[in-house]
Amino acid sequence: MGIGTVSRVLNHNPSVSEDTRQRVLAAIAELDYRPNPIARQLSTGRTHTIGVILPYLTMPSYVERLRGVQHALLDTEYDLILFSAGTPAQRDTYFEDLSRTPRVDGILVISLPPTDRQARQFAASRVPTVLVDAYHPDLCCVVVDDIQGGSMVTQYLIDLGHRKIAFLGDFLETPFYPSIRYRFDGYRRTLEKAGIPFQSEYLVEGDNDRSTARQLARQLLTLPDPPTAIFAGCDTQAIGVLDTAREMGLRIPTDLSVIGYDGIRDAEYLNLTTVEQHLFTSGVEGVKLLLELLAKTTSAPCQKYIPIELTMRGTAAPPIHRI
Amino acid sequence: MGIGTVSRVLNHNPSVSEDTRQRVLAAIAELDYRPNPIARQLSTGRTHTIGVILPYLTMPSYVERLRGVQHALLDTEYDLILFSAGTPAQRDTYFEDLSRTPRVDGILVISLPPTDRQARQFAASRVPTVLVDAYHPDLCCVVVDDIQGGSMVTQYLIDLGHRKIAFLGDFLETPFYPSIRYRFDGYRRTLEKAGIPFQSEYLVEGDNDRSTARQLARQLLTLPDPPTAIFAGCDTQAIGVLDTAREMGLRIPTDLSVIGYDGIRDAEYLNLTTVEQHLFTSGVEGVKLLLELLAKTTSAPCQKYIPIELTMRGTAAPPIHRI
DNA sequence: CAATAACTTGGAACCGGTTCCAGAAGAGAT
DNA sequence: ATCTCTTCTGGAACCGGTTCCAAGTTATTG
Repeated sequence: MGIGTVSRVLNHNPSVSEDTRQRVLAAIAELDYRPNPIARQLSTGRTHTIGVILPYLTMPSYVERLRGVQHALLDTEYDLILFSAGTPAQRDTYFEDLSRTPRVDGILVISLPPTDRQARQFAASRVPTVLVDAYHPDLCCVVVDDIQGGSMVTQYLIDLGHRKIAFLGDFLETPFYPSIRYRFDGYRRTLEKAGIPFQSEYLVEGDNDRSTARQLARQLLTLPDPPTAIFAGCDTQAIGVLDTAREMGLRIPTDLSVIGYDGIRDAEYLNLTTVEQHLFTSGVEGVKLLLELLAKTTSAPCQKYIPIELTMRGTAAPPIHRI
Repeated sequence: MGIGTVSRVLNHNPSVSEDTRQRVLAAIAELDYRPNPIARQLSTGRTHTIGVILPYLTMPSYVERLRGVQHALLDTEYDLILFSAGTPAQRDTYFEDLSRTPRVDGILVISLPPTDRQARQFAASRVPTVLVDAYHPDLCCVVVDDIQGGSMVTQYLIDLGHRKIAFLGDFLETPFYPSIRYRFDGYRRTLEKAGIPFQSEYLVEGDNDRSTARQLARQLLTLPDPPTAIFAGCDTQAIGVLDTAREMGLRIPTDLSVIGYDGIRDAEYLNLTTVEQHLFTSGVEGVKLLLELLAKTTSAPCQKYIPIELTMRGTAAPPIHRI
């Protein structure tokens, strides 16, 4: 039995007679032989692996997206290598390495917007790439209309009768998390369209975690003229706002309306009104798109918009008018 | 410049003159050359990768452990391949494949207890393996004393004055999640040591999710003689119990004490009294142990116990005596 | 029955690195 | 000047698969 024949049997190549096929299989069983996947990878140039680059798993939204990716990959032939970018330097290294090297067959970037130079490199690369929760015109992306999201929330609060609506979010100018800028834009435009002037003391910015959000919320709620509603840039921050409200003895939603953004699992438990952006689905769709790119070899950039919706729960209500 | 010389430069082999080293580096920069990691893997037999096999990321505890693994791996040379076992069949395939094949340099198994046969295979394998949240005498494990955990909770409730203490957990006899059995054993023994007979209607078993837990809790709380305290096998289930209590209008902890197990992040937010088992740390320690195994080539099985502690928060209090 | 086609099979060449060995060049000793 | 010892360098052999080509078999056809 020649090496070629064995290889053909392993790869279900039809040009092997049934007789030899059986003999080869018998020998394989006898020797308890396992092909070396690394050697196969080198030889074929395919790794059967997709690389997922995402921030260190601090935020529930990353986890939820990853879960979607994982789910969509379950019944494909692809394995998943997780590159978690703890620092910007690490992120850049991964971007560079994976796009230039046949380590993975495809790349999925989650919540990490590339620079123009990096995007160009991805586009020029032999390795197909899809961005999830990040946008670049040169690449395939799975995104959400954050301006619309910001609008929806704001309009809803206005319709409820709110006039003093604050925005609490990540730093607007970080390149690391650009969505927040769009959400803010939607907020501001909608406000102004309704004839409500934007007040800069109703904008507070800070890191994307619950304890920072708690402090920022306190800052808002101790203003001389505090807001009656707070739009938080993400659910984690909204939860921080709820913490502070509870500490200060404010009743939700009577004394304060709070709306989040994301639709993480806790939002449901906490009965938080939020913008559901289908995090899990975004992961699934990212994988689908990537699999398409892997199938055909075309790679025209394309954008897939996931629809969002305002999920009305119990943390937003009309404001009470103080005497 | 011969191929060997280039390889030596790339691997910082000292026997290259500074002069040629510079010339090689210049050429590398000029050609924008990247070594192919797959070829290197094949040639050296090392993949610089560790495989993590864990259940599909449904439970927060898996995520928290994974986060620990990720963290501990951040500043090592190792990458992480994630094998999520959606089904038992898939789990077995991964166990089989990864231990027989030079795909990864080391294996970390999270919350998936191997059978004796599988453990034997891991032990015989050339690939070092560490179990996290799973025990087998033949392998290195990172575990927690669940009997003690079950005891702690039960004793605490008894000390608070409870006599009617129910246990709500996953199916005791599933091989998939054996810890629950130990927690139950701790519960039962402590109960009996205190002279409180175990009552079978105070034991309810069901799948490890919140909605199942809700139903099971309802079953307990609608008994003719309902318990005054419920010990839930994990925090997710405890949260389900809280749901039902709220639905039924029971005040926590006045009307019902609830204690969970795990120490997931939500537990803190919900002010849930629980057994903190340091999930994140378990991931970190698992990696540490694995790195040790990778360094020396010894592989005597060893157990590392992570200490647990009862974190007393707001969901457990003395029972009220009904009239 | 010879010629041709179709089907099988064996193995060299290749994927792109690392490693080891042999030999070249330079330094030091006699 | 010759010999020996280091230090450095080039490249064959190898890791373990796949693929392609050439050759051997068997079947088909005129």
